[in-house]
Amino acid sequence: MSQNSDMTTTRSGRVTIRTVAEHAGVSVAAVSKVLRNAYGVSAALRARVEASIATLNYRPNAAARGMRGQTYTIGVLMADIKNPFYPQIFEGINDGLSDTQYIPLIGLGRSIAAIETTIVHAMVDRQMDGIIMIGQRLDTPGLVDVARSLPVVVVAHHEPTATAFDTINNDDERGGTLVVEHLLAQGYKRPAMITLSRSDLGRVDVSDRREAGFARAMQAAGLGDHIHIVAAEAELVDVTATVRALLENPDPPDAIFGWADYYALEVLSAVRALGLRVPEDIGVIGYDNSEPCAFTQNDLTSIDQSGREIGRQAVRLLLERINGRTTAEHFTTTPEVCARGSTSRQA
Amino acid sequence: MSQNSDMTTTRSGRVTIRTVAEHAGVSVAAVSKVLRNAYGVSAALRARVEASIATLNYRPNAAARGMRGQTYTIGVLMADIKNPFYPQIFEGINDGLSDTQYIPLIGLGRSIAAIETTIVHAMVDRQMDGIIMIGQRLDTPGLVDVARSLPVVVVAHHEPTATAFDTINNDDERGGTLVVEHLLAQGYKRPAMITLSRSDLGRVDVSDRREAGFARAMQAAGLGDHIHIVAAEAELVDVTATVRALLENPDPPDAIFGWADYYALEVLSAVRALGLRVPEDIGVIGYDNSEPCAFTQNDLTSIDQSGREIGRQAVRLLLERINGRTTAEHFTTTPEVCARGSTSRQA
DNA sequence: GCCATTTCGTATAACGTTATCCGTAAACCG
DNA sequence: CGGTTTACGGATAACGTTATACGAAATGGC
Repeated sequence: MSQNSDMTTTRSGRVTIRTVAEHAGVSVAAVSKVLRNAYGVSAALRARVEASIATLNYRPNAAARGMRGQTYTIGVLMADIKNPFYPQIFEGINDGLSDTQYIPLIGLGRSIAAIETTIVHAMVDRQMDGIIMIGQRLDTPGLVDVARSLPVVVVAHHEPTATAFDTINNDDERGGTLVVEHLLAQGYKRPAMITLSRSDLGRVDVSDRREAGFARAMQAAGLGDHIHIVAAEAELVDVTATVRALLENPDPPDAIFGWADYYALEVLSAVRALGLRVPEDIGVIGYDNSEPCAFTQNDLTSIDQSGREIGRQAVRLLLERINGRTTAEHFTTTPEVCARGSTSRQA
Repeated sequence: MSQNSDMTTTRSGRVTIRTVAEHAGVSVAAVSKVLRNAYGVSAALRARVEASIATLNYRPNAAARGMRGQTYTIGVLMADIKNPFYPQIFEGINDGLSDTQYIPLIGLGRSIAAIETTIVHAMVDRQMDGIIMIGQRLDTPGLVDVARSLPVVVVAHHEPTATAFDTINNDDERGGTLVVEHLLAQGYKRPAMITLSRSDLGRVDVSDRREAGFARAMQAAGLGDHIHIVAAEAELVDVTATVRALLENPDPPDAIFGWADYYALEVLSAVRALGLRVPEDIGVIGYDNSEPCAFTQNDLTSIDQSGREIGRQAVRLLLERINGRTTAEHFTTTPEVCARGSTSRQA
């Protein structure tokens, strides 16, 4: 024995890799190899070490791991916690991570670029292995800067030429088109759209694309002279006011497309508060097909963009990058109409 | 100089405390002292170091910090992301943390004890400085076990005798009583309550207390023979079915109290789907006064329990524990009725 | 049977901080 | 002035892992 026996017990209470090594009668290096599934361990040694780990209830210190290797932590930057679409994506992230030893930890950016920067830096400083950003407001230089330090996958941000990070989106332009096609098929003649105000800090290119698709489809349907796309701030009171203004127009719409469900749900609310019936007097359609759409009271038609699948793909791409891929990949899902009562004028 | 000049530049690209020390012409220890606001730095040295930090854009490596000192990370275990009450608490947490260098990171427990255990362990392994648990399902031994490794504050779990951790609650029993008093004052005669099913894994003592307060107030009002408290699973379809069954009773209620807003909102939905008018035919009241209560379409009366204040207090208690307090503190907020249209029968 | 591989296990130098201990110089005190 | 504090700054041993380098033993090829 090269070590004195008085060195064999660790000073602090906590069980460390050293404790395990001594308990199993092997070297620290051997235990580390087992933990990392590294090359050079016999089945017998592996079994012995794993038995010791189990009896001692050992869990590796992730902070210490971070100093040399991985922390097995995935940072998830979420723009806000209230958007009902995000939980769906997170479920997909959990799916993708379920067979791994990675743990996802969420930071809330509150849709403010400065806060998001702080949080993302915090994630980098904590030596996380990668970051998935959902609905973030950072600008491209900021993204590239972060992507220099660790693998980054960005959800809901269109930048197909980016090389420093991967992106995942649904085809938002196609989605905007689907909205118009669905509404017209249901017999509505004058669809309007409520979109995110640009005065809201940072760009949200997702809404831009939906607008483009909406406009293009209107044009194609010969309604080019009746394209009403109005912007509202993300606060719900402003959505209500905007709906009201829209309906008091000389040429009021008979259907309203909210660029995202959390807008559309308030549109629903505002329309009903004005005494109008949905879907008879006016149709309402959202985007994301998030959980509240299915609530009895809402029964909101929405465009499904497979949020859960988006989450799963985000994990796949991130793990690929963690394992060495350096070229960018940009994944797109196909949107589909999920028809419900709020647009069922046909019957 | 005791160090060779070829050692002065760090090998890796990253700026470390060493880089800063060399740039400022001081020792590593001095920089560390500045970072920690430790004793033994003159104003001049501090200024010099801070200047170097700024020009080099240095940020300390939290993983490395965790090996000896703090990580300046607060873990927030959130039971689920869909409960609209939780964002409110989180806002309070942000308030409390805003002037500090602590960063809150959220783990989602999905209301499953095994997952929560995994996440909490992950937080401990990452050397977080403390954990705030919101609506957790862990049992007391599990909580005590975690609290042995780091400071813990538990929100929405009644255990006033706990010594290993702090708790923060509102007076749920009083809240249940307020519900009955409010409904009776509005002219309703037969309130019923829908509560969380016990078959749901883990205990949620919060709902128990609300039930107790509800029952006691009914008793006090001479309605002891008409106490209807029925349980539903957390899935919304089950809430709908339960509401339906309740209303098809021989002695149907004229008001329904959902133990939490996310239940009450679906009660609202289910009641309206049955063709009943709110508040005329039936009153509906929730608990938490979360954001959706105020939406035009919901206009839901609810019991406010100051979620934001709860979050702020949670941070206060946690930081106190981090700074050395070892005795337990149990904080309680007072609930208040926030009356809205869903119970305004008087008019 | 001898040399070249391959397999398996170990020793140990990092990784970037913190906190303790120590030395020096300035300030204070009678 | 001599002696004692006090204030300030630096050297350095941890902290718990990982990953490299290396030695020993087993295996293979002819």
